Amino acid sequence: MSTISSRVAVAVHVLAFLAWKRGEPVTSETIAGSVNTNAVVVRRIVGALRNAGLVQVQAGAGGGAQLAREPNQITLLDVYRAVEEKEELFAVHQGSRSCCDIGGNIRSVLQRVFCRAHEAMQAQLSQTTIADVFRDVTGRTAQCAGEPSFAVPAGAASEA
Amino acid sequence: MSTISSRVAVAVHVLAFLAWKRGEPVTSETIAGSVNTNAVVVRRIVGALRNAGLVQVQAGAGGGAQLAREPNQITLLDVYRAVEEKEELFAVHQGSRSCCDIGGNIRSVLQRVFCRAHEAMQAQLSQTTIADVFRDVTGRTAQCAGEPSFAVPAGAASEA
DNA sequence: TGATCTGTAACCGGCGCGGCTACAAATGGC
DNA sequence: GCCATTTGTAGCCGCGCCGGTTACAGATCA
Repeated sequence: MSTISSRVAVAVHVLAFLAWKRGEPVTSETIAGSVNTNAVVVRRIVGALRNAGLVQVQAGAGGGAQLAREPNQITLLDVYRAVEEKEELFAVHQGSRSCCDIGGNIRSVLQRVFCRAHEAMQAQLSQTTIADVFRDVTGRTAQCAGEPSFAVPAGAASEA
Repeated sequence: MSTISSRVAVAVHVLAFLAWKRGEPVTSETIAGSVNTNAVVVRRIVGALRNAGLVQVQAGAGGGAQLAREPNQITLLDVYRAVEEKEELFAVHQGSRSCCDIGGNIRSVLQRVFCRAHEAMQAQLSQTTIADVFRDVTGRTAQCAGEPSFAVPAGAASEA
Protein backbone atom coordinates (compact mmCIF):
# COMPACT_ATOMS: atom_id res chain seq x y z
CA MET A 1 0.00 0.00 0.00
CA SER A 2 1.29 3.40 1.13
CA THR A 3 1.06 5.46 -2.03
CA ILE A 4 2.71 8.83 -2.55
CA SER A 5 0.33 11.42 -1.13
CA SER A 6 -2.14 13.05 -3.47
CA ARG A 7 -0.40 16.38 -2.90
CA VAL A 8 1.61 15.86 -6.06
CA ALA A 9 -1.51 15.24 -8.11
CA VAL A 10 -3.30 18.19 -6.55
CA ALA A 11 -0.30 20.45 -7.15
CA VAL A 12 -0.20 19.52 -10.83
CA HIS A 13 -3.91 20.17 -11.02
CA VAL A 14 -3.45 23.60 -9.44
CA LEU A 15 -0.69 24.55 -11.87
CA ALA A 16 -2.70 23.36 -14.86
CA PHE A 17 -5.60 25.43 -13.60
CA LEU A 18 -3.38 28.49 -13.27
CA ALA A 19 -2.10 27.86 -16.78
CA TRP A 20 -5.71 27.99 -17.89
CA LYS A 21 -6.53 31.20 -15.99
CA ARG A 22 -3.37 32.75 -17.32
CA GLY A 23 -2.56 36.27 -16.15
CA GLU A 24 -5.24 36.77 -13.54
CA PRO A 25 -4.84 35.95 -9.85
CA VAL A 26 -6.94 32.97 -8.77
CA THR A 27 -8.13 32.54 -5.20
CA SER A 28 -7.69 29.37 -3.23
CA GLU A 29 -11.46 29.09 -3.03
CA THR A 30 -11.79 29.02 -6.81
CA ILE A 31 -9.00 26.48 -7.18
CA ALA A 32 -10.54 24.34 -4.47
CA GLY A 33 -13.71 24.21 -6.53
CA SER A 34 -11.92 22.63 -9.47
CA VAL A 35 -9.76 20.34 -7.36
CA ASN A 36 -12.76 19.33 -5.28
CA THR A 37 -11.13 19.83 -1.91
CA ASN A 38 -10.81 22.38 0.85
CA ALA A 39 -9.38 25.87 0.32
CA VAL A 40 -6.94 25.43 3.19
CA VAL A 41 -5.56 22.30 1.59
CA VAL A 42 -5.03 24.30 -1.59
CA ARG A 43 -3.30 27.08 0.31
CA ARG A 44 -0.94 24.61 1.95
CA ILE A 45 0.08 23.24 -1.43
CA VAL A 46 0.24 26.64 -3.10
CA GLY A 47 2.51 27.70 -0.27
CA ALA A 48 4.90 24.90 -1.11
CA LEU A 49 4.79 25.85 -4.80
CA ARG A 50 5.53 29.44 -3.85
CA ASN A 51 8.53 28.38 -1.77
CA ALA A 52 9.79 26.52 -4.81
CA GLY A 53 9.36 29.59 -7.00
CA LEU A 54 6.71 28.03 -9.24
CA VAL A 55 3.89 30.46 -8.44
CA GLN A 56 3.44 34.03 -7.23
CA VAL A 57 0.90 34.72 -4.51
CA GLN A 58 -0.62 37.97 -3.36
CA ALA A 59 -2.68 38.36 -0.22
CA GLY A 60 -5.58 40.72 0.27
CA ALA A 61 -8.57 41.73 -1.79
CA GLY A 62 -8.13 40.95 -5.47
CA GLY A 63 -5.22 38.68 -4.63
CA GLY A 64 -4.57 35.05 -5.43
CA ALA A 65 -2.03 32.86 -7.18
CA GLN A 66 -0.46 33.06 -10.63
CA LEU A 67 2.16 31.07 -12.45
CA ALA A 68 5.69 32.37 -11.95
CA ARG A 69 7.07 30.61 -15.03
CA GLU A 70 5.96 29.50 -18.43
CA PRO A 71 4.06 26.19 -18.23
CA ASN A 72 6.65 24.50 -20.42
CA GLN A 73 9.32 25.53 -17.92
CA ILE A 74 7.72 23.62 -15.04
CA THR A 75 8.35 19.87 -14.99
CA LEU A 76 6.51 17.38 -12.83
CA LEU A 77 9.83 16.76 -11.11
CA ASP A 78 9.82 20.40 -10.00
CA VAL A 79 6.34 19.85 -8.63
CA TYR A 80 7.26 16.58 -6.95
CA ARG A 81 10.20 18.15 -5.18
CA ALA A 82 8.19 21.18 -4.21
CA VAL A 83 5.44 19.35 -2.36
CA GLU A 84 7.07 16.05 -1.33
CA GLU A 85 10.03 16.84 0.85
CA LYS A 86 10.78 13.16 1.33
CA GLU A 87 14.36 12.35 0.42
CA GLU A 88 14.00 8.56 0.43
CA LEU A 89 11.24 6.78 -1.45
CA PHE A 90 11.79 3.39 0.17
CA ALA A 91 11.83 2.83 3.91
CA VAL A 92 14.76 0.71 5.07
CA HIS A 93 14.77 -1.12 8.38
CA GLN A 94 17.68 -1.29 10.79
CA GLY A 95 19.31 -4.72 10.54
CA SER A 96 20.80 -6.42 13.59
CA ARG A 97 24.45 -5.45 13.61
CA SER A 98 25.48 -8.16 16.04
CA CYS A 99 24.09 -11.09 14.12
CA CYS A 100 25.80 -11.69 10.82
CA ASP A 101 27.19 -10.05 7.73
CA ILE A 102 23.72 -9.65 6.28
CA GLY A 103 22.15 -7.72 9.12
CA GLY A 104 25.15 -5.53 9.64
CA ASN A 105 25.73 -4.36 6.10
CA ILE A 106 22.49 -4.56 4.20
CA ARG A 107 21.22 -1.14 5.09
CA SER A 108 23.67 0.84 3.00
CA VAL A 109 23.36 -1.59 0.11
CA LEU A 110 19.58 -1.25 0.06
CA GLN A 111 19.77 2.51 0.33
CA ARG A 112 21.99 2.64 -2.73
CA VAL A 113 19.77 0.37 -4.81
CA PHE A 114 16.56 2.10 -3.79
CA CYS A 115 18.10 5.50 -4.46
CA ARG A 116 18.74 4.47 -8.05
CA ALA A 117 15.12 3.40 -8.42
CA HIS A 118 13.94 6.67 -6.95
CA GLU A 119 16.12 8.60 -9.36
CA ALA A 120 14.78 6.65 -12.31
CA MET A 121 11.28 7.65 -11.31
CA GLN A 122 12.26 11.29 -10.96
CA ALA A 123 13.99 11.24 -14.33
CA GLN A 124 10.74 10.10 -15.89
CA LEU A 125 8.80 12.83 -14.08
CA SER A 126 11.17 15.44 -15.48
CA GLN A 127 10.12 14.45 -19.00
CA THR A 128 6.65 15.94 -18.58
CA THR A 129 5.81 19.62 -18.13
CA ILE A 130 2.71 21.47 -16.99
CA ALA A 131 2.28 22.52 -20.61
CA ASP A 132 2.08 18.86 -21.62
CA VAL A 133 -0.51 18.15 -18.96
CA PHE A 134 -2.50 21.22 -19.92
CA ARG A 135 -2.51 20.19 -23.57
CA ASP A 136 -3.60 16.65 -22.78
CA VAL A 137 -6.34 17.81 -20.44
CA THR A 138 -7.85 20.50 -22.60
CA GLY A 139 -7.22 18.87 -25.95
CA ARG A 140 -10.31 16.80 -26.66
CA THR A 141 -9.68 14.17 -24.02
CA ALA A 142 -6.54 12.86 -25.64
CA GLN A 143 -6.72 9.12 -26.17
CA CYS A 144 -6.20 7.49 -22.83
CA ALA A 145 -4.33 4.28 -23.50
CA GLY A 146 -4.73 2.58 -20.18
CA GLU A 147 -2.26 -0.23 -20.78
CA PRO A 148 1.26 1.00 -21.31
CA SER A 149 3.80 -1.57 -22.31
CA PHE A 150 6.81 -2.60 -20.33
CA ALA A 151 10.27 -2.12 -21.72
CA VAL A 152 11.82 -4.39 -19.13
CA PRO A 153 13.25 -7.90 -19.20
CA ALA A 154 11.31 -8.50 -16.02
CA GLY A 155 9.85 -11.76 -17.21
CA ALA A 156 13.34 -13.13 -17.65
CA ALA A 157 13.69 -13.65 -13.94
CA SER A 158 10.09 -14.53 -13.24
CA GLU A 159 10.06 -17.62 -15.39
CA ALA A 160 13.66 -18.52 -16.11
CA MET B 1 6.37 11.81 3.32
CA SER B 2 4.62 8.48 2.88
CA THR B 3 7.46 6.20 1.91
CA ILE B 4 7.08 2.75 0.46
CA SER B 5 6.73 0.39 3.40
CA SER B 6 9.82 -1.31 4.74
CA ARG B 7 8.38 -4.66 3.70
CA VAL B 8 10.35 -4.48 0.47
CA ALA B 9 13.58 -3.87 2.33
CA VAL B 10 12.81 -6.61 4.84
CA ALA B 11 11.92 -9.04 2.07
CA VAL B 12 15.21 -8.42 0.29
CA HIS B 13 17.00 -8.90 3.58
CA VAL B 14 15.20 -12.21 4.13
CA LEU B 15 16.11 -13.47 0.68
CA ALA B 16 19.73 -12.43 1.08
CA PHE B 17 19.78 -14.27 4.39
CA LEU B 18 18.34 -17.39 2.77
CA ALA B 19 20.97 -17.11 0.06
CA TRP B 20 23.53 -17.18 2.83
CA LYS B 21 22.03 -20.17 4.66
CA ARG B 22 21.78 -21.96 1.38
CA GLY B 23 20.19 -25.37 1.40
CA GLU B 24 19.00 -25.56 4.98
CA PRO B 25 15.55 -24.46 6.15
CA VAL B 26 15.66 -21.32 8.28
CA THR B 27 13.00 -20.54 10.88
CA SER B 28 11.20 -17.25 11.10
CA GLU B 29 12.70 -16.79 14.53
CA THR B 30 16.23 -17.01 13.17
CA ILE B 31 15.46 -14.65 10.32
CA ALA B 32 13.83 -12.21 12.71
CA GLY B 33 17.08 -12.12 14.65
CA SER B 34 19.00 -10.86 11.64
CA VAL B 35 16.29 -8.51 10.44
CA ASN B 36 15.81 -7.19 13.96
CA THR B 37 12.03 -7.50 13.99
CA ASN B 38 9.27 -9.82 15.13
CA ALA B 39 8.94 -13.40 13.89
CA VAL B 40 5.32 -12.85 12.90
CA VAL B 41 6.32 -9.94 10.72
CA VAL B 42 8.84 -12.22 9.03
CA ARG B 43 6.21 -14.91 8.52
CA ARG B 44 3.84 -12.43 6.93
CA ILE B 45 6.49 -11.37 4.44
CA VAL B 46 7.75 -14.90 3.83
CA GLY B 47 4.15 -15.85 3.09
CA ALA B 48 4.00 -13.23 0.36
CA LEU B 49 7.30 -14.45 -1.06
CA ARG B 50 5.94 -18.00 -1.04
CA ASN B 51 2.81 -16.92 -2.90
CA ALA B 52 5.09 -15.35 -5.50
CA GLY B 53 7.09 -18.57 -5.82
CA LEU B 54 10.32 -17.07 -4.55
CA VAL B 55 10.72 -19.30 -1.49
CA GLN B 56 9.66 -22.73 -0.29
CA VAL B 57 8.30 -23.07 3.22
CA GLN B 58 7.74 -26.14 5.33
CA ALA B 59 5.81 -26.18 8.60
CA GLY B 60 6.53 -28.35 11.60
CA ALA B 61 9.62 -29.42 13.41
CA GLY B 62 12.78 -28.95 11.37
CA GLY B 63 10.85 -26.73 8.98
CA GLY B 64 11.51 -23.24 7.75
CA ALA B 65 12.06 -21.30 4.56
CA GLN B 66 14.45 -21.86 1.66
CA LEU B 67 15.03 -20.13 -1.64
CA ALA B 68 12.99 -21.55 -4.49
CA ARG B 69 15.24 -20.11 -7.20
CA GLU B 70 18.82 -19.22 -7.79
CA PRO B 71 19.66 -15.84 -6.23
CA ASN B 72 20.56 -14.44 -9.62
CA GLN B 73 17.09 -15.36 -10.86
CA ILE B 74 15.30 -13.18 -8.32
CA THR B 75 15.15 -9.48 -9.15
CA LEU B 76 14.16 -6.75 -6.76
CA LEU B 77 11.20 -6.15 -9.03
CA ASP B 78 10.01 -9.67 -8.27
CA VAL B 79 10.35 -8.88 -4.59
CA TYR B 80 8.62 -5.53 -4.92
CA ARG B 81 5.65 -7.08 -6.65
CA ALA B 82 5.51 -9.94 -4.20
CA VAL B 83 5.15 -7.83 -1.07
CA GLU B 84 3.69 -4.56 -2.32
CA GLU B 85 0.39 -5.30 -3.97
CA LYS B 86 -0.20 -1.65 -4.72
CA GLU B 87 -0.92 -1.09 -8.40
CA GLU B 88 -0.59 2.71 -8.35
CA LEU B 89 2.41 4.46 -6.81
CA PHE B 90 0.86 7.93 -6.88
CA ALA B 91 -2.47 8.77 -5.32
CA VAL B 92 -4.71 10.82 -7.62
CA HIS B 93 -7.60 12.90 -6.31
CA GLN B 94 -11.02 13.12 -7.88
CA GLY B 95 -11.36 16.43 -9.72
CA SER B 96 -14.67 18.26 -9.87
CA ARG B 97 -16.33 17.11 -13.04
CA SER B 98 -18.86 19.92 -13.13
CA CYS B 99 -16.38 22.77 -12.95
CA CYS B 100 -14.14 23.03 -15.97
CA ASP B 101 -12.07 21.09 -18.44
CA ILE B 102 -9.26 20.76 -15.94
CA GLY B 103 -11.19 19.15 -13.14
CA GLY B 104 -13.09 16.84 -15.41
CA ASN B 105 -10.22 15.38 -17.39
CA ILE B 106 -7.07 15.62 -15.35
CA ARG B 107 -7.48 12.33 -13.55
CA SER B 108 -6.78 10.08 -16.50
CA VAL B 109 -3.93 12.29 -17.67
CA LEU B 110 -2.25 12.15 -14.27
CA GLN B 111 -2.75 8.42 -14.03
CA ARG B 112 -1.00 7.92 -17.34
CA VAL B 113 1.95 10.15 -16.45
CA PHE B 114 2.37 8.67 -13.00
CA CYS B 115 2.13 5.17 -14.40
CA ARG B 116 5.12 5.89 -16.62
CA ALA B 117 7.09 7.11 -13.61
CA HIS B 118 6.15 4.01 -11.66
CA GLU B 119 7.27 1.81 -14.51
CA ALA B 120 10.60 3.61 -14.74
CA MET B 121 11.19 2.84 -11.08
CA GLN B 122 10.26 -0.80 -11.55
CA ALA B 123 12.52 -1.09 -14.57
CA GLN B 124 15.42 0.06 -12.43
CA LEU B 125 14.50 -2.43 -9.70
CA SER B 126 14.57 -5.24 -12.24
CA GLN B 127 18.24 -4.49 -12.91
CA THR B 128 19.33 -5.79 -9.50
CA THR B 129 19.10 -9.36 -8.25
CA ILE B 130 19.35 -10.98 -4.84
CA ALA B 131 22.73 -12.30 -5.95
CA ASP B 132 23.90 -8.71 -6.50
CA VAL B 133 22.71 -7.69 -3.06
CA PHE B 134 24.29 -10.74 -1.46
CA ARG B 135 27.61 -9.99 -3.13
CA ASP B 136 27.57 -6.35 -2.07
CA VAL B 137 26.65 -7.23 1.49
CA THR B 138 29.07 -10.07 2.10
CA GLY B 139 31.81 -9.08 -0.26
CA ARG B 140 31.65 -12.58 -1.64
CA THR B 141 30.03 -13.86 -4.76
CA ALA B 142 26.97 -15.98 -4.19
CA GLN B 143 27.76 -19.67 -4.34
CA CYS B 144 25.55 -20.18 -7.32
CA ALA B 145 25.81 -22.11 -10.55
CA GLY B 146 26.74 -25.38 -8.91
CA GLU B 147 23.74 -26.48 -6.95
CA PRO B 148 21.46 -28.80 -8.91
CA SER B 149 19.10 -29.38 -6.01
CA PHE B 150 17.50 -26.04 -6.60
CA ALA B 151 16.23 -26.49 -10.11
CA VAL B 152 13.14 -28.31 -8.86
CA PRO B 153 10.19 -26.39 -10.25
CA ALA B 154 6.99 -27.34 -8.48
CA GLY B 155 6.09 -30.97 -8.01
CA ALA B 156 8.76 -31.93 -5.53
CA ALA B 157 7.84 -30.13 -2.33
CA SER B 158 9.99 -32.36 -0.15
CA GLU B 159 13.60 -32.91 -1.05
CA ALA B 160 16.46 -34.91 0.44
C1' DT C 1 -12.86 51.56 7.49
C1' DG C 2 -14.50 47.45 5.75
C1' DA C 3 -14.35 43.60 2.68
C1' DT C 4 -11.39 40.23 0.79
C1' DC C 5 -7.80 36.91 0.75
C1' DT C 6 -3.61 34.56 2.40
C1' DG C 7 -0.95 32.14 6.07
C1' DT C 8 -0.98 29.20 9.78
C1' DA C 9 -2.13 26.92 13.95
C1' DA C 10 -4.94 23.52 16.05
C1' DC C 11 -7.78 19.59 16.21
C1' DC C 12 -10.09 15.58 14.35
C1' DG C 13 -10.99 10.93 12.14
C1' DG C 14 -9.25 7.52 9.07
C1' DC C 15 -5.91 4.37 7.71
C1' DG C 16 -1.64 1.81 6.92
C1' DC C 17 2.10 -0.11 9.28
C1' DG C 18 4.82 -2.70 12.55
C1' DG C 19 4.92 -5.05 17.03
C1' DC C 20 2.78 -8.37 19.90
C1' DT C 21 -0.12 -12.28 21.83
C1' DA C 22 -2.64 -16.28 21.14
C1' DC C 23 -3.93 -20.36 19.09
C1' DA C 24 -5.00 -23.92 15.43
C1' DA C 25 -2.74 -26.82 12.11
C1' DA C 26 1.11 -29.17 10.15
C1' DT C 27 5.18 -31.93 10.77
C1' DG C 28 8.86 -34.82 12.40
C1' DG C 29 11.20 -37.45 16.29
C1' DC C 30 10.49 -40.61 19.90
C1' DG D 1 0.33 -42.19 19.63
C1' DC D 2 2.51 -38.36 21.89
C1' DC D 3 5.17 -34.36 22.18
C1' DA D 4 8.12 -30.59 20.62
C1' DT D 5 8.66 -27.52 16.92
C1' DT D 6 7.22 -24.41 13.44
C1' DT D 7 4.12 -22.17 10.30
C1' DG D 8 -0.25 -19.60 9.40
C1' DT D 9 -3.38 -16.33 10.80
C1' DA D 10 -6.53 -13.74 13.47
C1' DG D 11 -6.81 -10.24 16.49
C1' DC D 12 -5.46 -6.01 19.05
C1' DC D 13 -2.67 -1.99 19.97
C1' DG D 14 -0.11 2.44 19.29
C1' DC D 15 2.17 5.42 16.19
C1' DG D 16 2.45 8.56 12.39
C1' DC D 17 0.86 10.63 8.09
C1' DC D 18 -2.85 12.60 5.61
C1' DG D 19 -6.78 15.29 4.30
C1' DG D 20 -10.70 18.03 6.11
C1' DT D 21 -12.27 21.67 9.01
C1' DT D 22 -12.53 25.70 12.01
C1' DA D 23 -10.53 29.75 13.72
C1' DC D 24 -8.00 33.77 13.58
C1' DA D 25 -4.17 37.14 12.63
C1' DG D 26 -2.09 39.74 8.97
C1' DA D 27 -1.98 41.77 4.37
C1' DT D 28 -4.20 44.33 0.72
C1' DC D 29 -7.32 47.07 -1.92
C1' DA D 30 -11.52 50.01 -2.79
